[in-house]
Amino acid sequence: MFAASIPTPDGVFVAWFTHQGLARLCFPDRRSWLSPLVPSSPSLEETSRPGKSAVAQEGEDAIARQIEPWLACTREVLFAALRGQPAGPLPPLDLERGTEFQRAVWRGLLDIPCGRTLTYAGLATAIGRPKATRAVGQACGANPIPVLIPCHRVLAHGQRVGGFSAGLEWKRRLLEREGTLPDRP
DNA sequence: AATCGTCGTTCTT
DNA sequence: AAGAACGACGATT
Repeated sequence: MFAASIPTPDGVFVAWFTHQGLARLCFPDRRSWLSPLVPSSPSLEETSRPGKSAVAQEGEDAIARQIEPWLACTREVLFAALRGQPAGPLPPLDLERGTEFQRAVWRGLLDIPCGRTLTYAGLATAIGRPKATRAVGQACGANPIPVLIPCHRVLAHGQRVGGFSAGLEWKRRLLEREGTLPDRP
């Protein structure tokens, strides 16, 4: 896994890449998410231990080179998303870690366009599991790439905002910038 | 405000 | 391996 810090007007995000693609995006100032190192520069840094063989080093350099365009792409879409603007094409995503059900939910999230919202029940129906609304909420909470996989666009029934793993402040902020924050709670 | 239905995941035996 | 517990929910009482 390679970590890259991405400074933004909202703080320094950290993106984690595997050979498959972007695997995880961390909000700023969540110390527990920044393990084990907190890159200070916007460059790529790898996370494995220092005592590695030359071939291993070479392999990691190769991965780092491969990742560079993905990182550039990630920066772009993240900046757009933070302005509440529709994001362009995403970098390749590595969702290997998810369950089949979770991946279905995350794919469903990717279909919610900027400026639109869906209800947990609506998303459950959209993925063909109309009774699994609560499980859908769980899967949203497990979203490894928030903001880009827009779990913030899922609201509870009846103008209620619902929850957000990274804190409701973030959810409200993102929704407000997209002009979809419910006004009368 | 309290309870119940529902269901995937995680935590316990 | 099996069962209980636990949610970013929703509907009912």
